[in-house]
Amino acid sequence: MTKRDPFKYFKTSREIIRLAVMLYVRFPLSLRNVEDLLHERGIDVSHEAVRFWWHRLGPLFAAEIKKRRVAGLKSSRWRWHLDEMFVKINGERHYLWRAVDHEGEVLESFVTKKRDKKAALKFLKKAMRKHGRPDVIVTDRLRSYGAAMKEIGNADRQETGRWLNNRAENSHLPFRRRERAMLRFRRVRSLQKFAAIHASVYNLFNSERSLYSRSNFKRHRAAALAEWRNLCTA
DNA sequence: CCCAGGTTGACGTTTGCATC
DNA sequence: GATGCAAACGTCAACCTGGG
Repeated sequence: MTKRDPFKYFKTSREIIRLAVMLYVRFPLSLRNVEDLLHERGIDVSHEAVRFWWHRLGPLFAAEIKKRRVAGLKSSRWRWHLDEMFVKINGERHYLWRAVDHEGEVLESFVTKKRDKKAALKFLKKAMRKHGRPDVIVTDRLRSYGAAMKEIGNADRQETGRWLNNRAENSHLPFRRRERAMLRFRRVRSLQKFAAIHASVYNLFNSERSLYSRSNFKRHRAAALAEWRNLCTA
C-alpha cells in the first residue's frame, strides 16, 4: 500500500473513470459520445475530462494488462505476422506497423512517416527487444521487410505470402472503424498512444482462444471485465 | 495558498449533404 | 464533377474550484 495511488486528487470515482476509458478505447465512440452516454446515467463530466482520463490513465491500464498477459503467451511455435497500414494525419500520410502473433494477440504497434527499410528495421528491433525472437515471421511482399530481416540476420525465418498474412490484416478492421469515428487522428502522438492502448484492450477483451462457443465467450468476457475493474486498484 | 483535476469556449480540420 | 456549408471531431489555452 506504499505505492502512489494513480487516482489521487481525482474528483471522479475510479469506477466511472475506468468505465469512460473503456467505452472510449473499446468502441467506436467519440469523446462527446462518451460524455453523452455517461450523462444518460446521471454522470456529469465534460468530454475534455474524458480525454484527460484517457491520456493519463490509458497507458497505465495498458501497461498493467500487458504485464498480466505476458506469462503463458509463448507457445511451441512462436509465429509473428507483420503488417503495415497507412493512416492520414492532417492530410499527411503515415504508416502504422503492427506485429500480431498466431493467436491474434497484438504484440506491438508503431507509427512512422515512411515505409522503407529503415522504418521496418526500427520496428522489428523494437518488437524483438520486447518480446524476443520468433521462430517464424510472416510478412506481405513489401521488400523493406526482406532487407531489414537480412540485416538482423534471420532472413531464413521469413515467410511471405499474399494469403498467409490475413491474421494481421484482420486486426485492422476494428481499427479502421475506430478511425472513422474519430474523424481521423490529429497528431502522431495520439495515434501512437491510441494504437498501443487499443491493442492491449483489444487483446484483453477479444482473445481468440475463447471465442469458440457462446458459453465460453460469456465466461471470457466476464473474466475480462473483472480484470478490467481491478486495474490500478492496489 | 497552492496545485491538480475539471470546465468552457474557440479553433483548424474533415466529412456528409445539398445544391449547382 | 465541383462548390458551399453546417456539424462533428480532437485539441488547445485560459479559467475555475476544492482538497491538502
